[in-house]
This record gives sequence, structure tokens and C-alpha cells, in this order.
Amino acid sequence: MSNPFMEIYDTLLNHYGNPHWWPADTPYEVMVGAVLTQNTAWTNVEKALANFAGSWKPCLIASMPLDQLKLIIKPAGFFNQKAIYLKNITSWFQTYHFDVSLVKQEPLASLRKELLSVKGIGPETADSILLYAFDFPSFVVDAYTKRLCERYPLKVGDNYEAVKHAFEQNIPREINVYNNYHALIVLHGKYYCRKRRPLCEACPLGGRCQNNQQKN
DNA sequence: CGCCAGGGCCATA
DNA sequence: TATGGCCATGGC
Repeated sequence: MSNPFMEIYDTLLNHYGNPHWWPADTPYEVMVGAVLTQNTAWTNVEKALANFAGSWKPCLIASMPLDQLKLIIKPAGFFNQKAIYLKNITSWFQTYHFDVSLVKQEPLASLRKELLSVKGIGPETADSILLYAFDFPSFVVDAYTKRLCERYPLKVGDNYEAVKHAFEQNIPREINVYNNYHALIVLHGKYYCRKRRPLCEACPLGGRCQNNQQKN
């Protein structure tokens, strides 16, 4: 195979199996989780999510006092900002009457612009929501993705949109592939290709990664 | 103890 | 337009 993007994908999928990812039951829960996990460990997000105690209706969060919302999400960190961000994304969802099917009728490009115009929704959060909440083929780039690209290396630059574009040009435009690929990169970034002391010797990507070659 | 986690906003130049 | 400081908690 001549495409390194697909080589990596196939290797990671073979090694980790199907991640069947994003731990959430509804699209709205995905949106909330996507905001709460910004620069935050998922274990902290889980604590915050547990504090909702089943109060998952967006209309409830829309009407909830800001201070109460801050208290609920406190374990996720940055709670002063994130409470406002949750209000903002909920207001956006309300413009669609909290109707997922209405959102899905929008063209991907305009929907992405809408999300990016919401204060608190940057490129990664927007793409996560598009892909994992609404099933749009919008590739998600995060810190793990950039690190893997740097080390391998896949010469895709450092700019978010450039990295995203590179992946989308080199993998099939399928929801399943986009979904799995990002999930696999997160898994891989956590357990092997971590920031400090990566486990290059046992890495499933083996000698194809230049960062591994250097250590021989 | 210090580092880090599935970013994004804002001020500054 | 691009970089740096800031935001906050919990796990290791």
C-alpha cells in the first residue's frame, strides 16, 4: 500500500479493534461532552456528566441558572467559561428547535460555519460535533493527531485546517472511517504515542514511524 | 511535587 | 495572521 494515511489507519484498526467510540447516548450529550473535554481528561468530564443525574434535556440546561450549571460541571475544569459555552451551544441547537433531523438537512459547510460562530466552539469541537453528533464526514484533528503527524512524519503542516484537509484528501469519505480514525488516534496517543516517554519499542506502527527509527 | 489532559478566547504586535 | 497568557480540576 502506498498511502501512509491508510497504512496507519489499517494498522491501528487491526491493533486496537473497532473502537465504536464517543461515549454518549444522544447527539446533545455528544455536544455537551465535546465542550467539557476541551483540554481536559475524559475522567474529569465523566464526573461532570454524572452530576447531571439524568437531567439531559437541552431545554432544561437552557433554562438553568448559570451558577447552578457551573457547579454541576465544576469537575471538568474551566467551569466559568464552559458553562457559558454550554449555554451558547444549547442556544444554537434551540434555533433548530432541538430537532436533530433538521440539523442534518443542512449542508456540511454552512453547518460548520454556524458552529464556528458560536463562542466556545473552535475547529476541533465543531468537527467532533459534526462527526459524532450529526454523522457528517468532517475529520477531527486534535493534539494527538498533530503529534502523530510530527513524529511519523506525515508532512501536513501545523495548521488545523491543513492537517484536516490532508487526511480528508487521503482517506475514503466515509463516516465510519472518519469516526474510527480519530478514535484510534486518541487511543494510540494515550497508550503509545504519548507526549513524554512514548512507547516506541512496542508501537504497533513499528519501524514505519521515523520517531521509532531514531531510537535504534 | 510537577506535568498533563480528546481547546478556545483574547490581547498584542 | 500568528503567537502567548489565561482558564481549573483531578489523576498519576
